[in-house]
Amino acid sequence: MAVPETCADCPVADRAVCASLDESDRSALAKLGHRRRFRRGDTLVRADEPNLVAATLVSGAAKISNIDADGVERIVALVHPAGLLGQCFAPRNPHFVTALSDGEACLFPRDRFETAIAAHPALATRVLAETVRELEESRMLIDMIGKRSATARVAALLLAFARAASASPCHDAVRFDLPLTRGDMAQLLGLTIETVSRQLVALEQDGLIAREGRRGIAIRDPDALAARVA
Amino acid sequence: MAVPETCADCPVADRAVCASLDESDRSALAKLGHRRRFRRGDTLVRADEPNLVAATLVSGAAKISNIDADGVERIVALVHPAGLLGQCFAPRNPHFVTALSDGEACLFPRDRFETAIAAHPALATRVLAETVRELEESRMLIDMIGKRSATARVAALLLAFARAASASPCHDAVRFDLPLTRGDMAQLLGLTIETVSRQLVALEQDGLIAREGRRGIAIRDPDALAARVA
DNA sequence: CGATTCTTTGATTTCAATCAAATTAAGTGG
DNA sequence: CCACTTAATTTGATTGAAATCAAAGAATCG
Repeated sequence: MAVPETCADCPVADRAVCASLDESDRSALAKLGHRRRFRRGDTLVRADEPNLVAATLVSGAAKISNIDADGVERIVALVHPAGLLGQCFAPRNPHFVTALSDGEACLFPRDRFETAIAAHPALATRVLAETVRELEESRMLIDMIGKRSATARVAALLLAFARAASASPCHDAVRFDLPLTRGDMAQLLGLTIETVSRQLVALEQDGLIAREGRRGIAIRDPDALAARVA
Repeated sequence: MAVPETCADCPVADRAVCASLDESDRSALAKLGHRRRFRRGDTLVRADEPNLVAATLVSGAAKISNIDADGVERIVALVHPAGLLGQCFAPRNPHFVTALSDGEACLFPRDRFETAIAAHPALATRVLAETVRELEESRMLIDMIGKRSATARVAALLLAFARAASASPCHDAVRFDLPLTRGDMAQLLGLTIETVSRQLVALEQDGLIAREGRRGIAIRDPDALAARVA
């Protein structure tokens, strides 16, 4: 599982929080950590267990979720490459983290990572900025989930994915693959699988999107789609 | 409006992020800021306007909310004393911040506050810890909103308020005042005012809570209430 | 190619939204 | 301090959208 930890070949070396460190500090941090591959469906972090690792997602995608007493899962966040996995300052993991696709993460012992934060203001600032970004995303998700109609939620989610799938921040992707199954989308939006499926069918019939296979989505009329978010 | 900024009489001096600074650094920061009183209903921060201030809530309560094109408000977070108002690193305010009660805030120019963060690792760490806490609360809110039934959402909200109202973190308050109107509760939970009202009546009729006037709540059967959260 | 998972489709029920109005509380100014 | 205005809450009747129940149709994987 373990891979030689080289920042040189790290695809997110320039975007991850490590980028705030200079060469020597970074290699010192790199010595503490290691890269680890995972496969779709793997549980990367288990809620309520001792919180031992802080990690950066190098490639792939992951979901952060709660599972309540009844076994009902509720997704509270998605993590994309360069995002942080695991929560600093928490003695136990507050959530489950599950891989949505095959990928790779760069893991550090949490205590060492926190020590590094305290020692390197630039790293602390960068982690803070990333956390603020996550907070903002979380609040956007609240906004999305809180929409009254199922159509509005699904439309908002599609637009959010279109935004995330685009390389540039100013314009959205027109075609992309859904990173989630219908079931995951339903859990994220607080809907059922059937309702999500029906909404996608309805949006296609209205000509706002085209579905291409199970996962593929092409947005045909972004403005009309945005109008449904109301 | 402005009040002489003295940390000596600040009720949250020990809990707010400023507590991480030593005497001299803190008084330096204090010189940059000032305390400001506000009244229930005041808009403290307006979305889309230039983000000029970072602030600590000294007393009172506030809501962070979005207002979409249709004028529909959606509450994405609540702020309690010692909590942070405003978002670092954002050129514009992402949300509205509105006072839920009369209170007081300690304001700093955002750029100076960010400079202080970069210069003082202890402050950065403290602000990071606070932001992580807010992120965690945001995710708990997502979990709450995502519950299928209205009863579960209202019950979860009551328990969250009971927890917030308690001084000690280990046990919940039995009696407390709702910090929100029915309308605000509805916006927070993604329900209507009528539904929230009906759920409260139903919970009282079932003997799980007692209502005392408009705002007062006494929790009669915490376990049964928790069971409804499922 | 069989087994499993994921997705779509259909019929029905249920819970919360909506529409409408009465009631209670809270200010406001005389 | 009281009548009056205004806002907040409760209550009722009805509608509607999504959940649920049930099953068929694709896709994926050994």
